[in-house]
Amino acid sequence: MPSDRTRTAILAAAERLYADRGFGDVTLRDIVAAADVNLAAVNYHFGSKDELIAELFVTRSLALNRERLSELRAAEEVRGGRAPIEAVLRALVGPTLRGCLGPDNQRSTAARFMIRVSIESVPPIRRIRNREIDHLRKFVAAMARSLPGCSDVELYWGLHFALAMAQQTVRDSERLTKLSEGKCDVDDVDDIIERVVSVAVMALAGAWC
Amino acid sequence: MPSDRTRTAILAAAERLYADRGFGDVTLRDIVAAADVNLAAVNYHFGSKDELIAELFVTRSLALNRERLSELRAAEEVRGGRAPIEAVLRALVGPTLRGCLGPDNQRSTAARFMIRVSIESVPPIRRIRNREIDHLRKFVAAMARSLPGCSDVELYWGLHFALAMAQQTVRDSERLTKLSEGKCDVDDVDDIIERVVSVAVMALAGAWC
DNA sequence: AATAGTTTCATACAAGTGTTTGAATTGCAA
DNA sequence: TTGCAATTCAAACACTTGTATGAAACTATT
Repeated sequence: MPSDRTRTAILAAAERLYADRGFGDVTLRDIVAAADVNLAAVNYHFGSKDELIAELFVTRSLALNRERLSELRAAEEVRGGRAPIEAVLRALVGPTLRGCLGPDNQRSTAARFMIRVSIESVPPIRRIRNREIDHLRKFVAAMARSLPGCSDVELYWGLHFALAMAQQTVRDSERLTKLSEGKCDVDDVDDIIERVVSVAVMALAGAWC
Repeated sequence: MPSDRTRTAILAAAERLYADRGFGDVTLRDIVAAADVNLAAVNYHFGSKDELIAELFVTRSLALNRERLSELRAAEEVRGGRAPIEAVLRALVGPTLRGCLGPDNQRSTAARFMIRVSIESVPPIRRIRNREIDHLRKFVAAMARSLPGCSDVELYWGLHFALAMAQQTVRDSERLTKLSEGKCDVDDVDDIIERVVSVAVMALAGAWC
């Protein structure tokens, strides 16, 4: 039953356009043109523009969280519930960095869309975004298992800084490239992940955990 | 000659509204209502909405750069051109953090406006923003003076991560507060500055400069 | 083949946007 | 005071936005 061909076409076009150009200057007419469907189709299938955005967001949000958690679980299984802190942080920042950086052809629209969300934070999304906190708490817990002596406050700051470095590297990779005249290779994703993780680990260790 | 009372009222109102609510959902009518002037005044005094935003940005941008550089120069004068790396980084991230965090009454609209700029990056601003690179290069140079043996690439990454942590802390201070249930005090600006600076220093040192 | 339910389509609508206009008002020099 | 330029103002303009409508086309069950 290809009855929802239109639905998926809209979702795909919207995600790509939002990821590329942001929520601010993408209109419904842009989306339906890219999806090659009628203007009224969006309201027919999703109810409203905001509900379309919300559906896009919850779908991708769940997928990202699942990917992070599966990486985390894989790392913890190796040593029976106590992964090295590096592995925990890699599970946290890896999926986003891998999806947003690197050669064009392997960047995922989904990851770029999520970054856009974190940049613009449009009303329909802001209402849902609270669940992110619960998700991050799982990582704080995993970090606590890795570093039993570390105080909560330092764990929070460590996680916060790790996310900050990852996110900002994606957001401002262009500036970093220009500033360094290409000497900082933002396409070497593995190197970036290791940099972010190792700095975050130093932050945690340096705080006398 | 209070002939440009209207001009400055518009600038002040626009800066405050943009800082509070972002470029996306602040209209000219909001601005003129807050400034208590006529709608046509914006176009009369600035030519267009975009030129108003641009003027706001260049003014604040120059002021921020000046503040950073004066802190830097003050730090370098103490030891004749070779400030400790901590002082250089403090001059880089201090002004923004001090202006954006801390008790409400001492947050500057100007700093919050600049953060908004860094978040939303609206077209009229994107065209000007290249000059930022030149400004940051001065800090790379100062960092190189502080750490003569350090390679350029590591300096770029260190500066990038320092800015990332500072900026993201301002952007997402609310999330950090919620996540930590208030245990991370985002009003203690000096503590935050020291955290950011010390992590950045560890990043530079850990890279075997 | 006929019908009922679903989906598509062209079109229109109401609301909001930045900008323009031309007349009214103001401030100041002669 | 008079005259002239600068400024203010209400109103309207042209355009874009998301949404609603009702007829047409399609799909699948009977």
